[in-house]
Amino acid sequence: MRRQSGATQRKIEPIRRPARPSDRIEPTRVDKFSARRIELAEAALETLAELGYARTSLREIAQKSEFTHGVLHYYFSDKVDLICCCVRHYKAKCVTRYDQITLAAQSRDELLKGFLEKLGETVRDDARMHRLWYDLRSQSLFEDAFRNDVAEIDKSLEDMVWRVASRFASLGGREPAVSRGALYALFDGLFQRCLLRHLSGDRNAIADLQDEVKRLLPTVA
Amino acid sequence: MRRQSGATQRKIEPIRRPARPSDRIEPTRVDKFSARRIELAEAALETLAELGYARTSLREIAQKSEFTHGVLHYYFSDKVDLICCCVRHYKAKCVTRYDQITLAAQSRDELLKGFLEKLGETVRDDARMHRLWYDLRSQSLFEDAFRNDVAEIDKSLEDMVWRVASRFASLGGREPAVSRGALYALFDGLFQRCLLRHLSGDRNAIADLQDEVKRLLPTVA
DNA sequence: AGGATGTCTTGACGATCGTCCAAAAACTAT
DNA sequence: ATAGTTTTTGGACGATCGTCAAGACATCCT
Repeated sequence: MRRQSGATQRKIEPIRRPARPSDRIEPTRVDKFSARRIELAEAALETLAELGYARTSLREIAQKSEFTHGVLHYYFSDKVDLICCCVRHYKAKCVTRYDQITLAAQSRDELLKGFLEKLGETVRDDARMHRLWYDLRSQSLFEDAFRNDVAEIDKSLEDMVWRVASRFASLGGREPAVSRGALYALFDGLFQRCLLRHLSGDRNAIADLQDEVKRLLPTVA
Repeated sequence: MRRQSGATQRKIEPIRRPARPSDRIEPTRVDKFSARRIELAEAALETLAELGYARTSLREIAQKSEFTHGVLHYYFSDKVDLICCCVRHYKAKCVTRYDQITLAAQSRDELLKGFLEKLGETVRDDARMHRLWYDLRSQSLFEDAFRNDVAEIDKSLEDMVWRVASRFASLGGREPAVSRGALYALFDGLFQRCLLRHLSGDRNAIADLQDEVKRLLPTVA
């Protein structure tokens, strides 16, 4: 049995990358490995965003990448491992979306304007990826393998909304009038609704969301 | 070809029941047919609520019913037709959940108390069915065959929330302070979050939701 | 009773799924 | 160039999917 190679040993450990025994000897090796993992995860995200979790197969994912389907089991222990990696990778790209605007804004009006603009842009350009988020979050209601990662992202998104709102409040010398949870629930609900309308072809969806937020934000922060 | 039977003709028309050529001749026939459709749809809902859309197969649905898998194609043209029937049937059972309380309550406190109680009961007892709703709503972001029915249910739920809130407001001689859409978004977001926590085993999820609603409702209505 | 019609079972079909493995290819180090 | 390791390929596997059709069973009419 010669399949006991180094890569196979790595593959056995799907959850967390094992602590490198010595950082100095082979930094490129493990980096290369996890770099390809991320590369494949991104291809997977693309496919998931297009087809949804229920209709996405490993072969379809591989077809969207520049590899064949066999390689997925070289880098991931199974499908759940792959999807989890996707979810974690997705997170990093999303949660800082409004930070630049939040930090740069010098007035309530400026922050509101920038936020609304980015909000609309987000729905317009990344609708497919966002529907995937809602899909995966729903999956986590059934598959507990996703729950931790999903809950973590949800928390990050809550923080993201809170940063915007509390900054908006402080620019008016105030503090937010509702809890973090309620604030996130409100914006998430509005966003989700807008997304559904937008994907259904409703051309007023984005503008309506912006109007709603414009009206709401000053009352809660 | 003798497969041109009456039932087969019915099966061809999956979307809407064809107008009966004469209401008097065979009222029991079509009722029986659609009664079984509903019976099967309910078995399907049970399976969907347990496994989620992605993992539910027709054979599994049939196994949960008292029939075999073949019968599903006798009553439904295909899987999408079945799921759509499920979604529509699900709707009817949900949207009147708080109406009795809303109508019976004679004071803000009484309404609040009854609403909170029913809310907790809903999460506690029907968590599986509710996660299915979020699952199917997410599916509608990908599969446009579900969009109309999902949007319709969403609207009904919005109305349901609005009835509670506006009744609560009027009992205080006021009117709701926010729009229907925002109100629904808020409650739906809170509910969804509570559901995820509850299914993850968080024993404070329901109480936290109730606290949040208790704090929030008087500020919005 | 017997034939027609409606309902249900059963088994089969092609397709596709996740997974696995042996071998080819690419890469490294000597 | 050679040997050893890592990476990738592509086909095979068993299972399961949605769909379909032939026939068995049930029900009803005259």
